[in-house]
Amino acid sequence: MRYWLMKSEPNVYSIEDLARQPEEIWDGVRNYQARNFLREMQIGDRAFFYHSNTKPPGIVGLMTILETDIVDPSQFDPSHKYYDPKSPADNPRWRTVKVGYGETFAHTLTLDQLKATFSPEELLVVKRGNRLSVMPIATPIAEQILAMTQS
DNA sequence: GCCAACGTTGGC
DNA sequence: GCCAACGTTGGC
Repeated sequence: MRYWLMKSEPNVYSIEDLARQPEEIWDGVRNYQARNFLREMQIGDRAFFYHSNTKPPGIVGLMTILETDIVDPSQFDPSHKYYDPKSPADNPRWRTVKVGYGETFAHTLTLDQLKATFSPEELLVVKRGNRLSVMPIATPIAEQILAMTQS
């Protein structure tokens, strides 16, 4: 079982949205490196839900990976923001996962707190300018994060 | 709104 | 393959 971090802007899609509808396809990833991480995910992996572009940015909860290797339907929808006209129908570019709601932490672990605790090598999201929306977290680091949510 | 830090595109 | 122009992300 591996740990991941997945970002979303809460004004677009938040952990409250996932709590209301506790199973969702994580669509809209259009970055090859992030997609490759999605491809590595396995059923039962855990992912921290990170709120970006908000005040304060940070980790707000936990999800479970329910299903892998799902063709992202938004790539073929011309009315969709993430429509990709160059994605071949017989070989879709963008595959993703279905996530399940786990929990909302009592307190947001803010980016400032995370920066104060971890180095950019330990936790990629604290690295300045890191724009990846999906990234791995080493298990010992993930366990430390989980412990921080208890205090 | 600004802008740093990328990633992507396309002409050559 | 190079690289300038452009677009996006996301903290501040």
